[in-house]
Amino acid sequence: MTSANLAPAENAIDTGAQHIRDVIREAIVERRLAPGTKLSENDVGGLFNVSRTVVRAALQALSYEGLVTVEKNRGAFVAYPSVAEAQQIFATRRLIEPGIIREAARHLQRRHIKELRALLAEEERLTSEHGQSARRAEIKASGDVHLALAAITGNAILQRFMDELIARSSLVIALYGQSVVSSCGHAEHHQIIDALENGDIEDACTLMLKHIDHIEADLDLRTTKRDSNLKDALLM
Amino acid sequence: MTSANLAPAENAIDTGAQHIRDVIREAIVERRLAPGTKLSENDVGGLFNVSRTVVRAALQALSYEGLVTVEKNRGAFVAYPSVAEAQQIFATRRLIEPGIIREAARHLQRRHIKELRALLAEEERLTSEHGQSARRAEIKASGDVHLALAAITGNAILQRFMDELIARSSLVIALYGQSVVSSCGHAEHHQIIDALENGDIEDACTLMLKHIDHIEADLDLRTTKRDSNLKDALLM
DNA sequence: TTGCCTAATATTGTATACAATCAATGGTCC
DNA sequence: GGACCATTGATTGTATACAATATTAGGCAA
Repeated sequence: MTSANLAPAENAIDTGAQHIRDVIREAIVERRLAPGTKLSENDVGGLFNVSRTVVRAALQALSYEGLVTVEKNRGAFVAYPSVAEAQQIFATRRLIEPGIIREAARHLQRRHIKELRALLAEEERLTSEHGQSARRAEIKASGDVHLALAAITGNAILQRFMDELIARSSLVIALYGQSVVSSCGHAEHHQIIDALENGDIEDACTLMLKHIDHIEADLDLRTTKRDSNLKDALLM
Repeated sequence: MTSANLAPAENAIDTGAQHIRDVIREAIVERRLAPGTKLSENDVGGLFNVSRTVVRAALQALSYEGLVTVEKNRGAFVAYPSVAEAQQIFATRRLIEPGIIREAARHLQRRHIKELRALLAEEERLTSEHGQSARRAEIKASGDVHLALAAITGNAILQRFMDELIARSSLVIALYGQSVVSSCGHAEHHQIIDALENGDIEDACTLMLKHIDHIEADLDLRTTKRDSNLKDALLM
């Protein structure tokens, strides 16, 4: 929302399913819906006043991006990433994100730097605030920086890949994160953007790799959290 | 099919839709279904003896991996990638595939080399054969080499990304390819595997980048091809 | 009480029916 | 004759109904 919408003609299956998909997606990414929570077709349909047909389409879409797990004859659940999956997500980010920085650097313009600075400022503002909703917004803003970099490349496919990786990262952090990563991540975001602005592209890549390492290092791969209430999470 | 199946619990939406999705996917990747071909829900359902409900699920899945375009109230069509999309596909491959080689090198075992050699041999065999079906199999085998490298990494997310990129590349080649790329691509595949086996990982990466460049250079971004017959393409 | 088996309940998988939208054909007016 | 408009036809979007499967509750026996 905050960054420019560069996507060229999003493949909008249909209006109703798209909306439901977006709402549930946001709820998962902002960690209002805990991993493992069951997403009953009836319940979701009731909340949005649509039939199961539409809900199924939304859930299928979410399953494709790895945010929801669909078990045959059992239903859909908010994905519950395994430790192995978590490691694969961050391995893939380490593989892709330096490339995104290099590609973004090639397309970088003044306005992009301004947008990134605005995102960092917003992130900073949320860090100083208290309360759960501010914390959630901060989580999202933290991911938005990475997505904004992908958007600068102008490559819609890369953007979609990053969209998925950031969303799934958020899920992993919800499960295994011990401290709020954002506080340390925020300073690192600053360094990365600084390096990018100064043209020190390889420095920016190195910083990005370290940043991803730090996020992963903050995970505690033992604890598990309880599942949440469906209605409260979606309708807030 | 030919390479080891390392995917951990594929998110199988449902059996019926999965099958239809696979058949149509293969038809698109092997270029039996030309870009732009309309995929009517009634027609497809009739061919598979299932209701539109199941077909819709399959088409939606295909639309998520970019092989099918769904237009609101108009229906589904085999994707017709624009020049810009084609460039983005290859830009993304250049970004990801060197990383896959490095990651694959870390997991490389004797049996992997044997599997890759077997794929190259199969590719070679098909090159010597004539006829349209051999040509199609060759196209698929050509992509399988890249997919096998992704499989060696053991990273399911990377595999899925590559799956999508290879499938869409095939679509682009169907539209814009002028010569059969495989003949030149085959030798390059050999060089890449040789370098990998000798431990010259950075050489392998360089060769891979050149290989992707060559594939893209073989495209003629002016010509367009005619659409194909749905029934013949799916039931052969 | 515990374990297992059976039946009832609920949820998903699929098909069909109806509503909404778009494409095409035919007619009329200029 | 050509362009514009309306009506018809076909196709998709959505809801509902039915079938298949899984979960749960209850009862019986050890």
